[in-house]
Amino acid sequence: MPDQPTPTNPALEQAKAQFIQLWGASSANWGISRSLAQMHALLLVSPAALSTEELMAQLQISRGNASMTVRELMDWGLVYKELKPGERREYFVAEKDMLQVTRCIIRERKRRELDAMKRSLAQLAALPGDPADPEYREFHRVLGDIQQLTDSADSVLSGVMKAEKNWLIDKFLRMFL
Amino acid sequence: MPDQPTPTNPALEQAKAQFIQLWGASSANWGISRSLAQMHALLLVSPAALSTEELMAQLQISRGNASMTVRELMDWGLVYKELKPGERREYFVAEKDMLQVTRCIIRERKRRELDAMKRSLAQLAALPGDPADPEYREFHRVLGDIQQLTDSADSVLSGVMKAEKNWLIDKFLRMFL
DNA sequence: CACAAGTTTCAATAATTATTGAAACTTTTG
DNA sequence: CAAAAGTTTCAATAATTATTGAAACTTGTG
Repeated sequence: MPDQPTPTNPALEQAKAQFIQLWGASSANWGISRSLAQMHALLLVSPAALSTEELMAQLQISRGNASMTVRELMDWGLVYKELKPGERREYFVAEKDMLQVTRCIIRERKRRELDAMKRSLAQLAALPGDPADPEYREFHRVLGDIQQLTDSADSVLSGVMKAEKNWLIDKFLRMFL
Repeated sequence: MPDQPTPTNPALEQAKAQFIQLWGASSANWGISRSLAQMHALLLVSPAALSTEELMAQLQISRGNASMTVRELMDWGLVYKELKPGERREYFVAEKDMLQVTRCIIRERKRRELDAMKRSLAQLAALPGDPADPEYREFHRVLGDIQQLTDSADSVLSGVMKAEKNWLIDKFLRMFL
């Protein structure tokens, strides 16, 4: 059973820790748990696959938390299990291609949030009412405007998901700069 | 002091309540408080300006909460104060143009999150190290890739903020469909 | 200028959400 | 198949975040 073969460059370790910190701090803005964000950051900057033990140690979290969090990352498609031959223990690697990472996140959030929202809005908009009533008209106008917005968002996100590596950035830069 | 002049259509009121509910429920996904989302929804679907009292009553929240939440909405630029002549009380109206609303939200979130993130990433990337060390190389590659992503996001968001009413939707639809 | 009407603040508290840890479960191995 | 190694689950608890409500403050009024 070989120990960490890392030369443990202290400055680098500190920079990584800062990065994990930074990623963890912005978790609150995106409605995900701190552990999830931190574990993702850790796996992103680790060249080698990490075991549950290592995740627990590096992030200072419990086994239970590590187990649930790594599974959630796999659900998002952001992390893969890696079985080493002759090893009982499971190891985990992050998807490293950031375009792919972006696609995963967009796909999941679109499915969980945007699609659900669109369904609910459609249901609300189907409600009949007196078109002479200003309250009713206002309500329907707002609903319609929001639906336009969600539809646009849907188009954009679907487009991004299908996009090729450079196509996307090229188009965007051409479009906005 | 005139009472509510509303004919209070019960079906409509229920639909509005559902909308407020829906909006409030998705607050968790975006890192904002439920009160903030609900109050925004309420003001969006109200044709008339509402007083603090009315906000409190409709959302069933305390005066303190109402006061802080309405202020936060004004900080975002999503709600305006409306002073009625001869009235002491303050009234509040939402920005109703959804493109404008989108711009406000993008502007603020970009400022608070993206810009801050870019600064931190740049700082981390400036860290010197041994280019032969694979750990160091991996770390720098990830940082670089993320910076590319944040830069693209920046371009896109800046573009959206400047966009004209139909220009945006047209372009997007043309681009992605 | 004293009072009334309205607004803001913020420490205390409630509600929510994340995390732990131990027990149950699963899989591998001698 | 018993023990060992590893993983998952979930009720209990900790940590965090949102909300309340009462006191302080501000502004307009007779």
